[in-house]
Amino acid sequence: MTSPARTRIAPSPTGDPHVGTAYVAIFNRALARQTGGQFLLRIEDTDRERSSPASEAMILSSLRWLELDWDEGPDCGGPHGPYRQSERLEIYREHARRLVDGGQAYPCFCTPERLAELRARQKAEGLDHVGYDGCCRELGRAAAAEKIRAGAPHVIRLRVPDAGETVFRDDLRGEFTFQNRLLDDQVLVKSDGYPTYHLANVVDDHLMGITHVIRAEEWLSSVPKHVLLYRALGYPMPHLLHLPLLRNPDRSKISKRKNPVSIAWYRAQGYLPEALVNFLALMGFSLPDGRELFSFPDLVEALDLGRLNASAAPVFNLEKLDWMNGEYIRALPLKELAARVRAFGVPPEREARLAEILPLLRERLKTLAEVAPRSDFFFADPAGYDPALLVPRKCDREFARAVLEAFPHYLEAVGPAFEAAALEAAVDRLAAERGLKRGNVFMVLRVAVTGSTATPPLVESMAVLGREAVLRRVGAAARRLAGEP
RNA sequence: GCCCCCAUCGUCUAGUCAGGCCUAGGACACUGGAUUUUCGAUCCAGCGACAGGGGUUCGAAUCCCCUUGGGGGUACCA
Repeated sequence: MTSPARTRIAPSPTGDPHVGTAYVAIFNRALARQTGGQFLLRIEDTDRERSSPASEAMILSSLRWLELDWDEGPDCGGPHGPYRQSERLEIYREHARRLVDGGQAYPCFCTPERLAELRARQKAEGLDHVGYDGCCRELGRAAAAEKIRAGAPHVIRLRVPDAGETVFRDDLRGEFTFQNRLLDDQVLVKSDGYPTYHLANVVDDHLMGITHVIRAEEWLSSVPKHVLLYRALGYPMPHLLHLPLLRNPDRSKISKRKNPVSIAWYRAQGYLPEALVNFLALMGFSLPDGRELFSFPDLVEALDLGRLNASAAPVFNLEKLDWMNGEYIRALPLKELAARVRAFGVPPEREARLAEILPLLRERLKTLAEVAPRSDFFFADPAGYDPALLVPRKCDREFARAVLEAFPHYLEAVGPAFEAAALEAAVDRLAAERGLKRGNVFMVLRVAVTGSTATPPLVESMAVLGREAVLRRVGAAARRLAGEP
C-alpha cells in the first residue's frame, strides 16, 4: 500500500463551475481515497478582477452535487487553512520577501506599457523567444528599496538563470528538460500585492502538504518556473501528473462557445451526477477489464496512476453521455428514480402519479428532463394534434373511424379495475372480430389517447389514465376525425 | 515565430513502458436483423482505425529518426 496522498483541486472562482474542474477533481479525490489520504479544495482567487464569491459558491455546490466533496476547504476548514488564497496574502508576502532577500527574486518597476512595447518589438524582430528583458534585474538593492519607499508601483519577479536547464519529472509523461534561457522572469507578486498563480500555488501546495499535483496539461509548460521556485524556497517537489485537456469536437481546448462546459448545465439538462462522474472518469482512465460503467468507489479501487490517459485528447462526446445517463437511469430503483425526478423538478400536481408513470417511461429516458414532456399526456387531454395522425399508414379514414367507434363497446367488457391485461384483450377482440390489423388498431387508439405516434405502451398507459379519460379522448378523436372542432 | 505535449475506427478507448498471443479488442454513434403495440429498451450481425516516410529487428500498432497533423504555453489570467 502506498503512503497516504494529499491531493487538491484548486479552482479559480471566475465563472461557472467547469466540467474540467470536475474531471481533474475526480482523479485527485480518487487517489486520496485510495491511499487513505485527504482531498482538499483550495480557492485560487488571486485575480481580483475576475474572481467572485458567487462563482465560488457555485463551484462548491456543483462539486457537492457530483459528490466530489473534500476533507479540507474554505467552508469546512482544516489544519492548513485558510483555504482561500485571498486570505493568505501575508504568507505569500513573506515568501516573496524571503526570495528577494535571498536574491532569487527582485522588484521590477517596469510599466505595463513598457512591457507591451517590449513584447511588440520582440515579436517584430522575430526573436526566437519573447519575454521580459531583465531591465530591473540589476537595479541594486538600495536603489530598489528607495523606489519602493517612494511608493513606486512594482511587481516581484523570479530571477531565472540565464543558462543551464531545468529538469523535472511528470509521473505520467516522464522526464522533461527545459532551457532556462527560454524561461521568462515570471511575475510572482502583482503590483496590487496579490500573488500570481505560480507563487501562491507552489507555496500553498507545500504548506498544505500536497503530495500529488494532478492537474490539466495547460500547466505543463510553467512547471520549470515552479521547479525553480520550489528550489529557491527549499521545498521538496510533489509528484506531478498532467492530464490531457478536454476538447471540443473541433479539438480545441474545451470552451463555452463550442460545448456546454458548465456543470450546472448538465444538472439542468437532467444528467445524473454519478453518470457525469463516470463519463468524465472514462475520459481519463480505463479499467483493465474494459468495463465502462463504473462508480466512484470502483474507480477508487481500480485507480492506477500509470493507467491514466496521457496521450489522447478526449473530445467531449455528448451522445455517449446520453447513452450512459440512460443506463444509470434504468439501473436506479424505481423509488430512487422517482426521488431524483422530484428533486429535478416536477409540478406538484404530478408528483403523486409519478410512481405509476415512471415504470412506463423509464426505459426510454436519456435524461430526467425528458420526463415532463413525455408524461404530459397523462395529465391533459391531447389537443392540437393533426387528425391525419389518427389514420395509420396504408389505412383510410374509415378504418380509424371504425376503431374509434367500436372501442367503447369493447371497453364495457373490461372490469372496474381497468387493468392492462384486460385492456389488451379488449383491443385484441376488437381487431379479431372486425377483421382489422392489430397493429393498426393499436396505432389509432394510441394517437387518440396520447396525441402522438411515439408513446409508452398503450394499454398500460390506458390503465393509468382510467376509463373515463380514455373514453373521453377516444370520443374526442372520433369527432376530430369527422372534422368537428 | 519560439518552447512543450500528443498521434489506433466518425467519437471515447484497449493494446505501446517489458516487440511476436493483434488477419488490432471493446464502447458510443450509424446500418441491417430479431422481438414488440408505436417509440424506446434488449439481443444478434455489420460498417469502421494503427497519420505518412525512413530505419532497428527473424518479426513493429508497439523501439528510433524525419515529415505532417492536432493541442497547450508564450500575461501584473488561472
